[in-house]
Amino acid sequence: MSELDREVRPKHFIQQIIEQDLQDQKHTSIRTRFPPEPNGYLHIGHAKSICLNFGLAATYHGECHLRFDDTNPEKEDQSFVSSIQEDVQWLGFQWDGSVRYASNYFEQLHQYAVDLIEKGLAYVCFLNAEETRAYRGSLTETGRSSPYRDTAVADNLALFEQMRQGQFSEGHCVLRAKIDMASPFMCMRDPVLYRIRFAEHHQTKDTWCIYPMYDFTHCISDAIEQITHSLCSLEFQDNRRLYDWILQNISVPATPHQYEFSRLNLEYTLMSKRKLSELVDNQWVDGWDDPRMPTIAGLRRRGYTPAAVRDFCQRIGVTKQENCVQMNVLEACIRDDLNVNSPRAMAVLDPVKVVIENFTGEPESLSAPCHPDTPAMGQRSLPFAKTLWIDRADFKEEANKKYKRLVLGKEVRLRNAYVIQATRVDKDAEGHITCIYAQYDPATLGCAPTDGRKVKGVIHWVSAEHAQPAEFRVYDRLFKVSQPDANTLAESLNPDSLIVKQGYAEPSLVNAAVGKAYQFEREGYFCLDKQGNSDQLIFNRTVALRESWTD
RNA sequence: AGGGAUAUCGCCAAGCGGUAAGGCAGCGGGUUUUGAUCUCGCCAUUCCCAGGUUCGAAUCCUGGUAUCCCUGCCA
Repeated sequence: MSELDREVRPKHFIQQIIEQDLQDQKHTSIRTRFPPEPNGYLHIGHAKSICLNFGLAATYHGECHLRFDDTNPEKEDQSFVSSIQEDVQWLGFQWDGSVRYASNYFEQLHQYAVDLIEKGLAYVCFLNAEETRAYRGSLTETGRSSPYRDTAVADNLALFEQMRQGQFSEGHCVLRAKIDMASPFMCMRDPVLYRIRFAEHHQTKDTWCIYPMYDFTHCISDAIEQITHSLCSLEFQDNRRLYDWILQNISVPATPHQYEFSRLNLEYTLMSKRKLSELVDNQWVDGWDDPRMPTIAGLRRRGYTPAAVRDFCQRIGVTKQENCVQMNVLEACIRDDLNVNSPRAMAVLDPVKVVIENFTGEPESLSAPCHPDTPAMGQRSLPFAKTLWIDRADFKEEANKKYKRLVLGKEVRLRNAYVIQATRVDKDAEGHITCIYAQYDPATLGCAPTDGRKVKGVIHWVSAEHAQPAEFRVYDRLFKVSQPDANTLAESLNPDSLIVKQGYAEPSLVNAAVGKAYQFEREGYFCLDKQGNSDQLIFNRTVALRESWTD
């Protein structure tokens, strides 16, 4: 882990609980787990949970398991179990022991269900889904007992075995816990423990036709793995009563405890797998790893580093408060990382030609530092010649004195090169500038003009004959509104979330590796996209530089 | 009288009875061959509201208010 991970923050409530437990000798060491369901790609909200669980294990010298909560075969897939493992490792974490699956415990889970039946605490219920809902009552009315609630233990045992043997059709019956139909916690009104699904499971194939529900599976899996602190999000607060009830009524080797924290919300994006897949399915984005997506894969392709994502998770904290974090926090994290770690280069995204009329003879090879503050990062060579590209926004025929770039008749510094003065321009029929003519001062390489002239502006450039044509993908927020409404996603999409520009990159960039970050000076941080090739470089803008001027 | 949670700066977030940390954003000054970085300074007499206890309350008590979650054979 890098420097960024070491920043000290006050201890959050879960760390306080753990330290108390350790001090009270409730545990001699801790064990956490990250329990994704393999039904989608991981996003930055998961990163918060991953950093929390693995981070806790690391700071208290405990362990953290990776366990797939794979109890719903119809929605899950092996491809997701693979991508999830990649993403966790990319973030810089390694689970203890082998990858676990709740499905590893199906046999034990089944036995615990039998135990519950034998204790008279579970029964096979033949009410259908609608009837079950009606019998459950409402938030303000108690529920009614299922007519199957008092079936004899021996009958329930036989019926449950028939369920397992595939003798009932899907939906014909379920196994339910016998708890309390009048409980103010809806999840305690005889919750379903097992349902029938003739679906092939990505791990257990066709071994089972009954699958355990989350509430039954999760607590028992935690107990089997001897998890000490089982962390989940706020919406499971009520479910904690069921978590505890199940563990109290069976004989398991440990009693884990569940603690809830608030999930991450980020402005101008979404954090729900369902809504994210809607974006993908409707092709509103390029796929799960579209650089505009808040998925780990999207952030990675965008140019975010694991250290920056970890830093972000550190900065946002862990509490039980509902929250919506501003994008600028995430951006500050990646800028902090890339500012010190990325080499500098020059690229012109919106090119206009400049001809240095008094530059004669062969092109020169200039040398420029890869990082202004870190000489150890070395130098790169920069060809300088008579014809250059600069950015259109860096030239004006006239401007007020706040404008610190090239103005007709005035001087500007070409970054890492000479001072030039604009003398005249060519325009096309519509009046657009097609070429800027300039004079350069050969005595200004690496030093200020000797006569004391002050040149306040500095602009970037590339040599036209040496530069590499390149495509630049400039990204912005995915949605126009800070908290998009799930029902009107299409209307709130930002039409300018991707702007493609064709320009030129300095020649050293032909050797850029996919994903490696560069700072294109005065433009922002960019990395090469996987879609390009040596003929067509494609760069994704990770984030712009902070810009703090007003014209 | 359903239940479970949460309310501290624009956004995160410390604070745990001794007189409001920090980060991001913002605003001013300095340095600068990136309008970046770096650097210096400013940025809650007040903690959802109202009472109460106390020498002393964001922290304790009482009563309100607001917001989120819970009636899948999803997780």
